[in-house]
Amino acid sequence: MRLVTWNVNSLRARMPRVVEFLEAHAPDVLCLQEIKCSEEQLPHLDLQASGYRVVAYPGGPREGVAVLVPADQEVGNVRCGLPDEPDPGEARWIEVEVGDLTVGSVYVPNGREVGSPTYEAKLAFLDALRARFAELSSPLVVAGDFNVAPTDADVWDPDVFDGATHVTEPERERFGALLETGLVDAFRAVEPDTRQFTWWDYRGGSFHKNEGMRIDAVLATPDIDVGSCGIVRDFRKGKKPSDHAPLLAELALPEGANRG
DNA sequence: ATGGCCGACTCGGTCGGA
Repeated sequence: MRLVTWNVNSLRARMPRVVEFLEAHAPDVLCLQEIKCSEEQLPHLDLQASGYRVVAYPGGPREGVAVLVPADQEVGNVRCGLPDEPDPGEARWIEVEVGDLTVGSVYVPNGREVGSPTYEAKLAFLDALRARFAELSSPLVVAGDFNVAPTDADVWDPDVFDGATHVTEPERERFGALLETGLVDAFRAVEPDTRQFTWWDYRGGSFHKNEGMRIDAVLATPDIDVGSCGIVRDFRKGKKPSDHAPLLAELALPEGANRG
């Protein structure tokens, strides 16, 4: 199956690119973050016209997560929000069952400034995320914007980010703790040595200079075979792109899972 | 020269993003 995660930085602003993506890549599951819209603003009809249904946890003007599946795909056991997350009003986690696969779409807080209350909340959110992983059964995929560059190989210049959020040891320890629950960072599993990014700042021609970070990820339980996992850079180009590129994984579920 | 871009909210200028 083809599973994609994409921080779209406003679903309303990004709909033309989302529709283009659905037509070009026909994902079986598309996890979205930063949809930035209310329940009433969800573009159900436009997505339906592209053959997809959206299951969303809409939030305030800055968050919101969703999962898109083909319109004929059943979706079960939708759950929004993490037990014990620090700011339950922020829409940063949705989990659904697609066949026998459990899928989570996550938008980890940015953290803003090291040592700030929002930074502490980011760490607490990552702790709550790990706790939820331990409760979910495999096969499981959690995909989204983790707002952590796991190692120095995931930033274009470690010196630029020295002491900044996304690269601090407490953040990296917590990302590592997510993997210690048994999940595999799909991109790193198939691309152990490359330096590639999923996010580039809009400013200063960062994308053109390839000054980015790898902060989006697909994490999968080890019973799932990762055939490939790659960054769809074309969708960071062109008209009104998000500042994140989609991350696309081809996954083979274990025997008996998600038949049909 | 220490910002450059973008979107939401709202209709001018902040705030947040990473």
